[in-house]
Amino acid sequence: MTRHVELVQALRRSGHRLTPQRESVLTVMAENAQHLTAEEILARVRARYPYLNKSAVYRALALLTELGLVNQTDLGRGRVEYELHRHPHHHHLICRRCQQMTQIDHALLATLGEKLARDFGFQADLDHFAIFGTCKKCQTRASKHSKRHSH
Amino acid sequence: MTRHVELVQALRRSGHRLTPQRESVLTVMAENAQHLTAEEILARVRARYPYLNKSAVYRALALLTELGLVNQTDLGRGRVEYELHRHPHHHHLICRRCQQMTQIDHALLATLGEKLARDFGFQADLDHFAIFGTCKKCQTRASKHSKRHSH
DNA sequence: TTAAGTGCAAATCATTTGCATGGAT
DNA sequence: ATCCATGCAAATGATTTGCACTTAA
Repeated sequence: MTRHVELVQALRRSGHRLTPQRESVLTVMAENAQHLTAEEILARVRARYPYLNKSAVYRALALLTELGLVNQTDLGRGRVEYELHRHPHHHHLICRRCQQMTQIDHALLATLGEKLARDFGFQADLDHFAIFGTCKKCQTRASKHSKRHSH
Repeated sequence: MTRHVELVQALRRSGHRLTPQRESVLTVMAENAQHLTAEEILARVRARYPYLNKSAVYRALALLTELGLVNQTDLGRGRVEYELHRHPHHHHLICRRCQQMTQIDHALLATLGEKLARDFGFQADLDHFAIFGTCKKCQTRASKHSKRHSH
């Protein structure tokens, strides 16, 4: 059973209608492993299926997120990025200086998740985390030229 | 030396001008331990000092953040919240369901920060983290009534 | 004096919403 | 036949920006 069929079934099982718009969103997301913005999803769907509206994209994404089929992440670019829920989870280190993004795997956050569950009974959504900071390269660069401007 | 004076000095040391607008923003932030939105800061300043504009607040906050005096956090409310940089750091567990916020201390994230530094040379900004998920109460609630609506 | 900073109003821009129409079940 | 979902255009709402004026240093 393909990923696409699984997703369609999950949608139906949840009691929601399978519309061509929703299906086209799923299709495009299944074809693209990387994060997509709502605008990108709209554009890619329209390349093949022109009958899709911006609102429908946002409404579909909200539903799919609610059903746990899609993850939303704010990668610091002023708009949310969407991706099909992946197993195993993955996360990102994002350099505030050069914007470089490094993917890291879930093991690094698993311990934290367990601690929060144990100590607080809090079930953290550690599906798709964005951690901001300074990458190795930029740290070196920063120590050479002082970052601060002094007029 | 008060916190306020320290902040003013840090601003001056960085080569920026101390304007009454910037100072009033700092004053209000020093008086409020909790996070404030730009709009809240504006309102509180204006209560005593009416000569402050929205743009000046945003520009001041951008500068103070750049200088490391202020932390910005997106607590999932559709607007950024600002707070003076604190020692030691603290973080938040935010329940997606009931919006309840629990403050947790930095120790819980320290290990993660060290791991990222060791493994990737990445210096994570773990100053003020927001971790979303489901709180203990809401987990219990969720298992009683199914979360999914089935029309 | 003079570059940096501010005020104002308009612009941005992703996302949301009201309402009439359409279509999946 | 229902009533859930869509299209459209307008609204929202936080944040940003252009530009002329002001002021801290």
